[in-house]
Amino acid sequence: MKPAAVKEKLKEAGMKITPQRIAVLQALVDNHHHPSAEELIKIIRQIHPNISVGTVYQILNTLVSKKVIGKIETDDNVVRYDAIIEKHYHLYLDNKQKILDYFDDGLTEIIMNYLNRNDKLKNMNIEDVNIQIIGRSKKHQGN
Amino acid sequence: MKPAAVKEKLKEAGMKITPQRIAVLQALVDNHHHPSAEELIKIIRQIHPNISVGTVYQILNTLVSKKVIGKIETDDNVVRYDAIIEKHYHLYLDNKQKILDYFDDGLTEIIMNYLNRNDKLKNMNIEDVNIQIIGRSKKHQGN
DNA sequence: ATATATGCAAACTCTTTGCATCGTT
DNA sequence: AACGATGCAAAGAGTTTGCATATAT
Repeated sequence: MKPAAVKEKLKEAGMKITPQRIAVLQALVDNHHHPSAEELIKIIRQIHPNISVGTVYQILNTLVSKKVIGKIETDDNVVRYDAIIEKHYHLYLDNKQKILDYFDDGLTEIIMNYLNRNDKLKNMNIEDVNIQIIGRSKKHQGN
Repeated sequence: MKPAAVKEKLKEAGMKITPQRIAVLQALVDNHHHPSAEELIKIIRQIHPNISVGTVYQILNTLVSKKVIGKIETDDNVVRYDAIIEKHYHLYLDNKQKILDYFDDGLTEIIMNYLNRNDKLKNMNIEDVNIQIIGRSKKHQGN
């Protein structure tokens, strides 16, 4: 993604445009592998060797709170980030080594309809559903 | 749950029966609120004031690896534990302050059938699906 | 000019590890 | 008696915080 577009995203979020923020957001947008903060820092330091860990965390938190980016919770207890904020799910492949995006509004609808008809849940308003699909690639299938 | 039953679970898992292990498992089994390690330590220390943090973590890890208990990943980046290992989902209520169990094999089946028919996923073997249902209690509904 | 972001280091939380001691089988 | 579990303290990740300095608007 072009730097100009990255800047535009920051501007839309009402954030001041700084080189660090551009670098963080750019790194995330260009890496579709749902990097952790640590991975992002490595990537960003290739260009901004002096950026500090605290700054990156702070920028990421700000971006999340402004809904410019998303957070994914994985079960290795490390927070990962996601440049895509449209509703989508994640495929955890091959012992969760690979995390792929999975867009499927139809699935959301089916689940929502099902849940909303469920008497067991009539005491709650369902706001959202998250799904993790765990599996294994069919090619080079180990084990 | 009675201590005898707790011991039985440990025995079935092939674990040595120690007072600490009984205490940890008992505390988890009796607290259906998906406690974190820290919360468990507090509970356990009411009876075993001297149990060490490291021991509790180690016992929890052993229990998880022997599939006596389960782990839940939450997005506060704290691991929570679950005495129930049968397949079930979680309802995150009221800003995720409350986590309730939700059993629904029908839902699992619907999703699995749907996913298995999906061409986009034909390159993977789907092994499991996890769902988090996020919502709000209808009573005392704030905001 | 003002408000806000950054850099840095230190602090904090949660979890793991190493090793001597102790308890279960 | 042998093996494995515990206690303790220290180390280790990952993340947050505080404050002086620098930068964007």
